[in-house]
Amino acid sequence: MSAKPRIERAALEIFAASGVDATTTKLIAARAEVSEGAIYRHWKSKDELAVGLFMSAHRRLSELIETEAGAVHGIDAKAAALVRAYCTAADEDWTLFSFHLLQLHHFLPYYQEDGRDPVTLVETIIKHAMLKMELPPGDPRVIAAMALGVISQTAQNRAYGRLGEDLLSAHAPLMTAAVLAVLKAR
Amino acid sequence: MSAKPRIERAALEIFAASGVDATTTKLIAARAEVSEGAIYRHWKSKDELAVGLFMSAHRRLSELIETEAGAVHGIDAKAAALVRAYCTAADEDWTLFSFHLLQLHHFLPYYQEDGRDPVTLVETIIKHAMLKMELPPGDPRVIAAMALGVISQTAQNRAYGRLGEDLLSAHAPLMTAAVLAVLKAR
DNA sequence: AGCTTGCAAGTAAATGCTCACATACGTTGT
DNA sequence: ACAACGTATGTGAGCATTTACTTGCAAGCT
Repeated sequence: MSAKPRIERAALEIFAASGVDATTTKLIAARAEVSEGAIYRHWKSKDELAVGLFMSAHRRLSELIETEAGAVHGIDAKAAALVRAYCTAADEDWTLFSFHLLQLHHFLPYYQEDGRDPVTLVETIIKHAMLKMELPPGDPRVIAAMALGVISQTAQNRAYGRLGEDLLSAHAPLMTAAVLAVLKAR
Repeated sequence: MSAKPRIERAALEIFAASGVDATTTKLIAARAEVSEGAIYRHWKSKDELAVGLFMSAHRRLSELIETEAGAVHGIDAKAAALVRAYCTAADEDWTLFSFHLLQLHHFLPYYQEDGRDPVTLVETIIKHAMLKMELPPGDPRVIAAMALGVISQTAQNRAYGRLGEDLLSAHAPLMTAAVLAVLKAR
């Protein structure tokens, strides 16, 4: 098998477990069973590899939010669809999404604010629901943060091994109820 | 002024902004306006310094939870007191608490699970409230994660500069309502 | 042949930490 | 009063090691 995907998996796994800075190119190469030089055939630097992996998760999440939220009407249905979609995606590639979740702050300087990142998308959805009177008025940035916190912290605790081995999807109904409760609480 | 507290402040600020691994002892020394060797008069290693700072926040948080929750009765009052106390503490030393929040996963291997860490304490409070029928039954680990997520994600987004310059306390009433909504939602 | 992909052995720079030395300061003996 | 001494604290040049990355070369594929 060619080296590129093996390097990607290996890097992802170590990045997720130990963080980008603590991950050496030697470790990645060893885990992928390639030489260190092979990494530099495909990426200019360790950081470019890390940013690439992060951004692929980031974009996938953005697209997922746009399509799932666009497919249904009403804030209740949107919330349910989004929670469900995130859980499914995370369960399908847990390494990628736990990496995205745990190492987010390492990449904040990188992604440009073009309004298409997950947080801003959710803020927009909430703002529209408020205009349609589906939700009580409030600061969409704070409401979005609280609602997303329900999901991200649950996923984080799962990553920390605090929730057992259940798939994240196992908690989707409960998380949906909690998210809706947050959105409507004042 | 003596070097130790200056080193602690300098280290805290850089750790919070850039992470432990990306922070060099040279940078800490420069910011504290002391020599690099001075650090090693007070700590055995960079990591011991980092762990010490993290643990001081961690312990302070645990004590805060125990005293605040012990001082009032009923889950509603406990939730309000805890949210309020966390916001106040975070506002008083934002550098320390944003460091604690953002770098948590770096220190997970360190702290022993003696049931006195913030998350476990909250889980216990929730469990007792369920036994007293103040809350509907459910997995306390998941409910605690979701409730804490409301607060931690809001604080995190503030740290990322997404919420403006308001103190965290400004959002305490809203967060309290949201936390209670999460606790009671099913 | 020409191009891509991989390897082994480098290299220069940076990092955490040490060590011999300097200075400040309280205590003790006279 | 005051010198002698021990201890705590701070300095900064320097060390061994590690790091990300490079380079010269070879093997496969089209």
